[in-house]
Amino acid sequence: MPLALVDCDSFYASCERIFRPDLKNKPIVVLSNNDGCVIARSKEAKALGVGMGVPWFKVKDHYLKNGGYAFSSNFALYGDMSARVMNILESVSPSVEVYSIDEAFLDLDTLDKNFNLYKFGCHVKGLIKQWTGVPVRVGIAPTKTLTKVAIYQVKKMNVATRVVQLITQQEIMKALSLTPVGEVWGVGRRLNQHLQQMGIVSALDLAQCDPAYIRQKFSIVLERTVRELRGERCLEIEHDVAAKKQIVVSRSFGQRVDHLSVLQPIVSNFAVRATEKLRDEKQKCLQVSVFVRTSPFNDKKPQHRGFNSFRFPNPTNDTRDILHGAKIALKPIFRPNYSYAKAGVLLSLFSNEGIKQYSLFQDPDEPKDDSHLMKYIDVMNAYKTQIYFASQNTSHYSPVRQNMISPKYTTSWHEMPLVD
DNA sequence: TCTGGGGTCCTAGGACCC
DNA sequence: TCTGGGGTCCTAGGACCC
Repeated sequence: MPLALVDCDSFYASCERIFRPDLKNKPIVVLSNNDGCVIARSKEAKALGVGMGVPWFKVKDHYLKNGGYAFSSNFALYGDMSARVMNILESVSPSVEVYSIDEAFLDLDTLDKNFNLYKFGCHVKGLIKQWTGVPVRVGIAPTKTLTKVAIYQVKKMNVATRVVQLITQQEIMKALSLTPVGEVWGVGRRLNQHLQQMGIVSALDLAQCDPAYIRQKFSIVLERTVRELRGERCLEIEHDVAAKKQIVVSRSFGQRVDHLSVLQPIVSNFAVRATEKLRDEKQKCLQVSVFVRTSPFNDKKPQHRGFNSFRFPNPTNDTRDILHGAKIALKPIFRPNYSYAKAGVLLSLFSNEGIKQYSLFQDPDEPKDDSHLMKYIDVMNAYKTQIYFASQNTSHYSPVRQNMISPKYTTSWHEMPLVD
């Protein structure tokens, strides 16, 4: 029995439209942090030639002149709309894997053998549209990789029902022959290049390769892709949300930074936020890493990238420890006379909060444990940050530019839409 | 003079994804 | 002038063990 992939259509752009019916059929783009580049486009915006990931300043004039609308990213809104969509999916299927903010896999094994899957897909699509306003596409196929191919067919052929089912051998072969190999899930830029050189151009070409040969020539990962394209299920639905293995907080700066005295407090901000996430995950980490880099686009200026880690003697999720480690890690990688454009903090080597591993020189009878202090700070900062650590910089945390953000329609009482 | 074989664990780096 | 952010998995190779 097959799987289904439910995929929200231009998700961020669609979210912006839900409370703005005046934007129906209008071009909409959503911008990244600092309004840097385009990260989502409605189909009208795509038609205006706005590419994915292009720098906003390059397309801005032409786009706005042609009646386009632009928004800074509003993750409070997108996260909440996503949760609503996922709730609906969980109500129609006992087995849902939330794969990303705008995608979920459904296991259809539990449905009746005689159930019409295509009609089920249409029903789910209609339900989500009616209850949340979010347009979705549905792909139904025997494996995850093939559901992705099905979704690609919906896009490419502009299927009116927004549902494509690939069940029979003919349906699968035809769809594969119409899909360029670079569009296959798991084939990125590098692999695409390599495969093209070998004359493997369509998804069908790849499906017809010998899996053992692909494994030897490339990797076990691509071998699985080949098998999945042939209808052999290698990737199962994951029910439990796996514990995170690393946490990253990073940002590009609104303005270049060339002094350690400016950079240090920004990195502290990242460290504080990363540690909050870590406690939220109920984990501790053994390592904090810091990275900095100049702008790779500014090739006239000297470039530098730095990465450095600090190891703790014991796992910790105490912000004071992480701040200390981040500070030590940053110092040797910062070089004066460079203009830094981005920095980040990465936590890794996690262990469960409940597990205590004492070091050889630590007295187990007198454990240092102020975890309640961090808990109180988390509670107090939950709604709005009220307590800062001394090394933080309170003014550099927010992006410099985010002028086009829409209201938090669904998550803030003050910003709820009003009806006259 | 001659210096094994088999294994685990860890991590950096590459490729990919949304 | 202005170019995102946050993840995963796999592999090769080094450190270490017996």
